[in-house]
Amino acid sequence: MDRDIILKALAHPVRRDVLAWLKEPEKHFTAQEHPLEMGVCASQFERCGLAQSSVSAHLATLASAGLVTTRRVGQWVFYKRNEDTIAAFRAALSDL
Amino acid sequence: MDRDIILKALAHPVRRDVLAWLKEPEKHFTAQEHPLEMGVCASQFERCGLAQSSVSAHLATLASAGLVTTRRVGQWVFYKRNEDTIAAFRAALSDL
DNA sequence: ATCTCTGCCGATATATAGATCGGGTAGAAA
DNA sequence: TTTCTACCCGATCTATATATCGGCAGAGAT
Repeated sequence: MDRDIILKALAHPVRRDVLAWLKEPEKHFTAQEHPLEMGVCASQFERCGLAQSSVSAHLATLASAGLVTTRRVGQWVFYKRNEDTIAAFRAALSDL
Repeated sequence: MDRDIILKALAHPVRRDVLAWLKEPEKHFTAQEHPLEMGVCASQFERCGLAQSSVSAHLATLASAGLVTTRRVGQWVFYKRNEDTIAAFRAALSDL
């Protein structure tokens, strides 16, 4: 849990949107071939309107900050919020 | 439902094994990343000991005879028994 | 004005399951 | 013996989601 890296990751509206959408996947994403319990497929986030390569970069930023977990299944990568890191980050914020 | 094509398809022990295994997938296949309800992933049938290309050909034979259904999900193809065709074939056998 | 940082994009690279191809072999039929 | 068929295999091709690359643009800082 690196607070600085997390803050950088949160310093972009698209990445904050991604985290928000992941709170209630069924509300924000269209049906995918895989059950939502596997996570949300990376391509779903292209709903933000950015190109695939840009979305991929944002997701990588979130993942390397530990804010989301990833699970690769074949050609897909499924994303979930990482509530543990998020909680730890919130706790660390109290040192501000 | 083409009886002749079905008979040809059944004229090989590996293909009959495949149909038998599909009766009880959970008994004959190792865990796969996808739920069994999606069907059994093609590569699972390599347990018969044949090369991937040979297995692929056998599965294609079964599929084109209508004995199994296929569902492609990304890079995978999932197989299930096609009980409808099998029942129709059994019925047609009474004309022998 | 220039430097740096961040983000954007299109293009290309990567990885992988399955399909197809080319060639070889064994058995049955002629 | 020759021919035909079904089968086998390794090698190559295809398709597709995601990752990475190279270049460009705007915002701040100096």
